[in-house]
Amino acid sequence: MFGPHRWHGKFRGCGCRLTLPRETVLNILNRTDKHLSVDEVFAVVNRSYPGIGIATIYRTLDLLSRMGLVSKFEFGDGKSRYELAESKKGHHHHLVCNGCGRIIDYSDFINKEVKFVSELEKELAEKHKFKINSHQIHFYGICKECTNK
Amino acid sequence: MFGPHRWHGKFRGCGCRLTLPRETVLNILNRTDKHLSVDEVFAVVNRSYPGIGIATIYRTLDLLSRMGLVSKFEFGDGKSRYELAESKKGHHHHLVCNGCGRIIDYSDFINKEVKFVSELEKELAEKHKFKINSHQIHFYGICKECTNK
DNA sequence: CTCCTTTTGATAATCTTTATCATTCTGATA
DNA sequence: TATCAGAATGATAAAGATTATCAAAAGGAG
Ligand SMILES: [Mn+2]
Ligand SMILES: [Mn+2]
Ligand SMILES: [Zn+2]
Ligand SMILES: [Zn+2]
Repeated sequence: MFGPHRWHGKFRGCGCRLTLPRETVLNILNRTDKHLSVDEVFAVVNRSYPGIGIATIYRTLDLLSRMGLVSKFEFGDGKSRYELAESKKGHHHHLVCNGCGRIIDYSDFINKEVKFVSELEKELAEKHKFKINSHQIHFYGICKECTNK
Repeated sequence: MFGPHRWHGKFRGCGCRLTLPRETVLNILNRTDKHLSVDEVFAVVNRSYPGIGIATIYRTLDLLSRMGLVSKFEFGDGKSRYELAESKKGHHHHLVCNGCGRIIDYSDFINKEVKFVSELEKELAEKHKFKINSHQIHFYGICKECTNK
């Protein structure tokens, strides 16, 4: 299912309502290609809907995260960052620059990676009796811009 | 180089001193097999050296982390956690339980993984002109204990 | 010993996130 | 349509973690 209406389904039957704040947050995450923090999401929401409070943004991102619609990351700058789980970017992993904090999404070699990871998941699940739901792969280092500087 | 004296070398020539608080923190991380938070490290230090303040623990862990002696993680419980980088555990990755927060180190299949990751690193470094220094691989899910409950 | 730099402890300040609680909204039901 | 219970919200207080400050202490070179 595509288009911005694909979320209605996920809310049906979970006892939660797809309210204006929730839909607004989803739309914002759907448009951006960045990894937004709570206050960044709040700032954008605030432009269109000054009545929506930041507590709702915290609660919404937490809910969407628990629902699996949104992925939560800690890249090391002290604030949580969020990204739509099934975005146009598709499945990908991250390069994190220790110099400037830049986050680079990559999905090169992703087929090879997905294949490798899913095999690994199967082996780990069996060996440790651990039911794996998701994974994150982060590479840390120095980006192109920080090298030339 | 092995044994608890292997750190002296790293400090020589970096302009930093291997002081009592720093050596104490290193020894604590060397002994434990857990991923300790700042306040957990502080609590242990405090038993033997009540004079050492928590600010020093923050500063020490940050320094050791920047020196590469210690690895810093955010597992999602709101506090940073630290582990000796070259410990007896060897290179490993993590399973993180969303139920109880338990962290499981694994190094099964690590040879296959290291081989795969180092190839991937090479390709990514070239393609994105990104100098990779380290990586983290986390699998999230439900642990054995949380399943039987 | 003297000077200069590094390190430290105490504590204030900042920043992010969570908890509270009264109010509003929604949808189901009669 | 009027009623009601649960869900959601906004404002704000509270909690927690981390960082900033600053004066004092410690270490090392000469
Ligand atoms: Mn991303
Ligand atoms: Mn570990
Ligand atoms: Zn950079
Ligand atoms: Zn568990």
